Amino acid sequence: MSRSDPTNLQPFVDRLLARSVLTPDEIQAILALPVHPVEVRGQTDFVQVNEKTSCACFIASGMVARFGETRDGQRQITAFHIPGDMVDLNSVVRPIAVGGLTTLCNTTILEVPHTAIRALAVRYPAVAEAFWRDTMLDAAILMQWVVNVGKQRAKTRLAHIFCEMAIRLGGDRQILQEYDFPVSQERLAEAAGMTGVHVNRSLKALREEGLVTVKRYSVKIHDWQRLAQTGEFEADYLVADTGTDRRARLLAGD
Amino acid sequence: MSRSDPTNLQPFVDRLLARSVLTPDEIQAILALPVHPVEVRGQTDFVQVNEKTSCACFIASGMVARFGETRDGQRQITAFHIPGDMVDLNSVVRPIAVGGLTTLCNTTILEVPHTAIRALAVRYPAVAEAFWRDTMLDAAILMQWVVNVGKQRAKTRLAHIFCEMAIRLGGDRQILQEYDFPVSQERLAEAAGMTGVHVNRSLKALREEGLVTVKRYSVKIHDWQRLAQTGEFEADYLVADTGTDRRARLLAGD
DNA sequence: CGTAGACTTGACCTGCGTCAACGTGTGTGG
DNA sequence: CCACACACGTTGACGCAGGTCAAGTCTACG
Repeated sequence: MSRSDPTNLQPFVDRLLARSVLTPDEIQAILALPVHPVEVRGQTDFVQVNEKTSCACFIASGMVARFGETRDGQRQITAFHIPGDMVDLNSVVRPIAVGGLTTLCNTTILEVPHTAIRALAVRYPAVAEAFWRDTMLDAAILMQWVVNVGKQRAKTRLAHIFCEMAIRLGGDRQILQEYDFPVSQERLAEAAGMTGVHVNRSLKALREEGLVTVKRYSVKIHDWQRLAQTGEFEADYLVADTGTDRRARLLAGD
Repeated sequence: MSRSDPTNLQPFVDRLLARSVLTPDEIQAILALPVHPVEVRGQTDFVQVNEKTSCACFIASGMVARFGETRDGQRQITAFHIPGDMVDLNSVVRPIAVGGLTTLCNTTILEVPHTAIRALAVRYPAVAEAFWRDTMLDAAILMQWVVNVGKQRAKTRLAHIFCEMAIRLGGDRQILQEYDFPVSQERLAEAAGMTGVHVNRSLKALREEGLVTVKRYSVKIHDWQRLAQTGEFEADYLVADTGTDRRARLLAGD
């Protein structure tokens, strides 16, 4: 039951507490959710597009990508999910997967049945609110992703992704200057909406400009300021809701 | 209090009922929400990026776009909102606007205070769930938007947008072959992630191929089949949750 | 030590951007 | 009701970011 126990939901609670206020009772109830641990090898699609799901997936370790597909099978990654994320929490109210899910490396997932989550949300409105808010953060990240893919140049797109992950992996507070990122250039291309070849060239440019070095399993940021500048990265959308007043509880009526 | 009364929320209730089950009590409570009608002229930004909001905006008539901005002021539209939409419902749990909102034509908005919506969500968990589900549909549309902008060609992107709006304006059931769409080519470009000039050429091509005719204030679809084909449009993500089992109530615990 | 995947690089191509000119429709004021 | 203006739509010429194709090279792992 310690925090390092890979089969408990404490990291999820920590995540929620960063943006929502929960009572000890509520926290205990979340930690008491039934979980079913599953080990998934890397590069495995474990949820298909339009599949009906019956549980949410908590990432205990590893990394996961959500993606959509074009008719000819090309993929567009729409989100990266990291340890502590409850992927598919949205599926609780909308059980048809809006995109596929695939592992980027060996990943430990804790499956949590929708039924249990629903029961919890009914009993504790503040928990329901915390869940809803959590899915809204994902939506905010997604909106930024659209802007990034729709209106930016190649280097900017990539830089933005590295900045986003540096903040998220750092727990929204510290900015990690170096982190594991088990994503091939091909996958980066699927995320940034470009081709593998051009990702390669753009990474080379970013490296030669002294901004960031990307290897297959790691990102090392050399100059955060200029990287954020190049990526037109504003952290607001990720961290803007940590203020006290924004964690107001539904129960308080304000 | 009739359905055509432009200051009541009946269309919003209709929208919710398409995907959620609500009791007469719950419906009455929603209809009893306090609203403050506001007339907004076209081409007006009425919510700024990162602005803190204190109410959600129901669109009684008109049309609205959500957008993000790059540093040099270019805009990327991330969603179109139509009459019946509760724009910014997400802001109830996350009051920092994730994008700006601008009117595409003269629009009547009913402002609904967050406080009232929160109070309702606490009192009726099923209403909270319906709200949450509604925001998740927006998120699903947004995910599709990323795929469209990230991985498709110009004609495909535009065709996809016209298909999406045909379904949404038709109430998710009928497919409108002709509808009002008060969007300039410049705006379409901001939505599709391209330039106005190229939108113009692509629209010309779509017209010459007999797929669709787009004028400043209207879209006329000539061949739905081929338009959907060209736009790689699958309506699943918009309508997949109208089945009975997917409208199950939180209260039912399943 | 071999093999399969990922990374790199070069040469060339093209969809779309950019710039610029001109046509057209619509709303306003005289 | 007309005239003007301004915003929007249309079209052509040209450039470039990024795509495509293809040939290596590196590296992890059995």
